Amino acid sequence: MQDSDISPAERRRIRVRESIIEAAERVFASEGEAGLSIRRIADEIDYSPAAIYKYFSSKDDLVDELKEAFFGRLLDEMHSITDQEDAFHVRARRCVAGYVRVAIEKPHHYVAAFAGVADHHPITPEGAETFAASNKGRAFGVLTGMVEEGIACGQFRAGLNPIDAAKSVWVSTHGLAMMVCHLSDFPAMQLMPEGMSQAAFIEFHADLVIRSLESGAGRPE
Amino acid sequence: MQDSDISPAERRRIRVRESIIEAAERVFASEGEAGLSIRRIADEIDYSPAAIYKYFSSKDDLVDELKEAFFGRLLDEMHSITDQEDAFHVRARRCVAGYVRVAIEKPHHYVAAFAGVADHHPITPEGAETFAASNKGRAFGVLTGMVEEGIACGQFRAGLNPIDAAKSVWVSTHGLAMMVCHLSDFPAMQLMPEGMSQAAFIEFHADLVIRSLESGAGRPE
DNA sequence: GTCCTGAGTGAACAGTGTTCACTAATTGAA
DNA sequence: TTCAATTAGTGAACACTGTTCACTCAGGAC
Repeated sequence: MQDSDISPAERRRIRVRESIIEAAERVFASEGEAGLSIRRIADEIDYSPAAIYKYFSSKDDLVDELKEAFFGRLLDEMHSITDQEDAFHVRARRCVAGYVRVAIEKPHHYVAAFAGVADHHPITPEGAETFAASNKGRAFGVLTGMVEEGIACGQFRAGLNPIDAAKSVWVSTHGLAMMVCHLSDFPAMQLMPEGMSQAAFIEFHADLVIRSLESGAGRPE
Repeated sequence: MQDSDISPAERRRIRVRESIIEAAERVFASEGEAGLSIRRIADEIDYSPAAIYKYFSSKDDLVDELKEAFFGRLLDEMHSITDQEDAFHVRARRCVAGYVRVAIEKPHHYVAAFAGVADHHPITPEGAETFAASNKGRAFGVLTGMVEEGIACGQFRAGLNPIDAAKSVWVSTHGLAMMVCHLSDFPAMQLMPEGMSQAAFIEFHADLVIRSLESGAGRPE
């Protein structure tokens, strides 16, 4: 094993680095970015605040790593669904519902990943590559693939542009994930007696999202 | 006029209060919550930071007022659409597209309104009333009304629960608004050469959202 | 054994929201 | 007009934030 390739010093460094992200993850998951401070992490791992900066160039840098790891887990979940051998219309709905379910397991991660407003600088080609190489981008890629399959197998209306259709699916899914993370901002969600349970609503919404792409006739069910 | 009802002191107080929210709005709109500090506002209006607290109990309090005013403008826009006498399927689509358009005019306001993660305390009845009385809640009410009309006039599938259907529409619309505010986080949006323009995509998505509720046959066009 | 790299630190800087004792001015009453 | 009371506005502080920097000291290389 290549564990013996690296020196004890390096091994130690890796261990400390991991203890940092572990502590950060713990705090971030339960209290979000607001509760996460460099000094708090330092306390948690019994180091000085300045020590963190030997491992991460900034707090944003650290938090970005937490987010990327989260989207990695989300991507895994997506793959575990698309790898199944169910009928397409089942898999498609599960993709949407699964995405939402993973997102709301770590609401702080998910919401934080979409917290700021982007500067409107023109988008560069390497920016596109960076996106495609990120777990967020890969998750979008899974969705795109799904839509392409749907068009190819005739489940979805022909003539749909896969990219735009996938964007629409992603956007609708994202909206639901965001909403349930905010629950109490939208008491309508829980309060209306006529409303269904959260889990049922997720299925309901996933169905509507996929349904909007389906060709009018011939949908199994 | 009742302007003479109030004393000069009160009039002065109102003027100062408005100069605060005006300065805050200016900074917030262009730089978001990150660029908005109490000291910055104080500088803009040539007062001391402590003075702000004679008018607002906290920064959150001030920002909440900015957000509520924004949702007021959004609500107006929604009403100006629903008041039109176009065919239902046109109005419905315009509702979704209009919501998104207003949201991305003030991206910082919109994103900030959905930035945090809600504590999962059980939702109280008065919480529901507060929501219903807020401009955010009223905007949701417009959407609900729209869906009810769609079901009543047979444009939407019968058997749909208006509340859940409206939630689904809102969620899909919200997702798009959020996405376009984040643009550069999603280069896929602008980069894919096959993708349509942002304005076209908004229409496209609005169509899909409404389409998902429509009864299979009989949709005009 | 010496030298050197670099992990870890304490103290500081510039910034944040917020509070509080205080001044000064405006107001309503005598 | 004078006096008392209210209150708008302030400067300084507190407790926090991310970040930097000169510094110490332990571990590994020769």
